[in-house]
Amino acid sequence: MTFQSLPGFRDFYPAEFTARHHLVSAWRETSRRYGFEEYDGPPLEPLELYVEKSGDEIVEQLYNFVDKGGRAVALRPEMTPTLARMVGARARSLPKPIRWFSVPQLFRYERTQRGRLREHFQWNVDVVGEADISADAEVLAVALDSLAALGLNSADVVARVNDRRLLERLLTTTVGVTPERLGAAYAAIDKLGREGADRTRERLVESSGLDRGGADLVLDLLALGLDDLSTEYGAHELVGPEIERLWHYFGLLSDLGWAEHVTFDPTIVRGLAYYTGTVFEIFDRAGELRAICGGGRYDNLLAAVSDIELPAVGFGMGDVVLGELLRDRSLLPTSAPGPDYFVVTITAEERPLMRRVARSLRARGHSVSYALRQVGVGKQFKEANNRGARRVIVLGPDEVARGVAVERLMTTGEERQVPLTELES
RNA sequence: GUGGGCGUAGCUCAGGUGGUUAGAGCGCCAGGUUGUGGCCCUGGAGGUCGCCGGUUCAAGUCCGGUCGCUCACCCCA
Repeated sequence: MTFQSLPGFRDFYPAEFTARHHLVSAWRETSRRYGFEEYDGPPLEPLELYVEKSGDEIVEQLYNFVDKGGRAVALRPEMTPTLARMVGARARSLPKPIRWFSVPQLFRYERTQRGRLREHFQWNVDVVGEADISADAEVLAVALDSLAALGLNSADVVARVNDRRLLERLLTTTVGVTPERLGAAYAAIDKLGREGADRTRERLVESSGLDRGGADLVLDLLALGLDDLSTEYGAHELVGPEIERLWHYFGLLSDLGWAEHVTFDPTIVRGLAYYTGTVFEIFDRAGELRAICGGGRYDNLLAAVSDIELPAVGFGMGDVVLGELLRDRSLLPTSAPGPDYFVVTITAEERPLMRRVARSLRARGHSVSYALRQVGVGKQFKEANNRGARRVIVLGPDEVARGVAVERLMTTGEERQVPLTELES
């Protein structure tokens, strides 16, 4: 009987685990540099936690089932509802703004394709309790900085940013979309990049209550840059302030060092229903892959899953698409670093000494390996080499009799004698 | 859920029009080498050719189904 992993689930052999660890380490280290604290929650949650805020359709893509206690449960498809619940439960005692991050394993039940499996690890960073746009800038900055830490700069990736508040004002005041049709308009606009102008125009007419002229007006608006919008609507009583806020946002990001990484893109809407303000997605510049990262402001979600009202902004960055991009650029390690020392014995007589030397070096924090069975010296050196050991300690009868060992640097082959007292203490 | 492509060794892949005992490179193990790795040489292990059925004297090869992988769509973390 043989088995293989379930569809969409991955085995992490040491080579793959090393790559994954490389990503997660960069995420943690970047989180630390920005002053975020790590948290985690349960991988299994009540189904209602997701149905409540996203609608019944999402159940189709959830990894859900009924447990033995008759509870409808789901493997978490995203972290934000869990975060909202956790924060909501203790919101009154937590110092604000809350700066938290997590690296949960998330699950979805859907057919796999490039960049989308049934399971992935996703870095989540959120600021809760601060409505000011500076929180939005901080969150996007930490996302971009993690990519820089992994070797991806502004020539490799770009953050496309938008603000639903601006889009809403433009659509309702200048085009005349009614508030209840906004969601449908967002959905159509979100597809513009994939489906093209003609199909989007059709969708807008079908679903957003617009006539052909109105749909064309929307498409014209979506082609404008932020400075064009300023020229045309900067003085508009309702639209102007939204444009101003975005300019401020770009200014903050520039101060933080990310001016080259960000661009305004009014077609970025994001699929999740709970976003209320800025939204962004980070893409590879070549445009070969799906979004590496997506996020935005969700000021109403906490109220929906707790009795607390707090504004929040955050993002999720998955390991799958990012891993593909880094692999394409040869930016992923393929093997873990080898041991600091590999101890070789010439005869079996030295093996007790070998164990004492290993114990001593390990006690000092070094990583040490050796052949588990006495084999030929050449074979021991082969093993040391295969494991990527940096130094080999050779224990032979002649040297041991003189109270020394030979230490060989594997990169250069250079050897020197070291007193056993130094290795055995 | 819909459609296309692909399933041969641990990995990457060869195996015209069906024909005897299914191969290569890499990797792994052993030896050449009982005081020194990488390079080289020799040998070895490892396959129900994804699975089931059909056609045929004969199927890795043709046909059907199924499972899996993959790409795209739907949708989107």
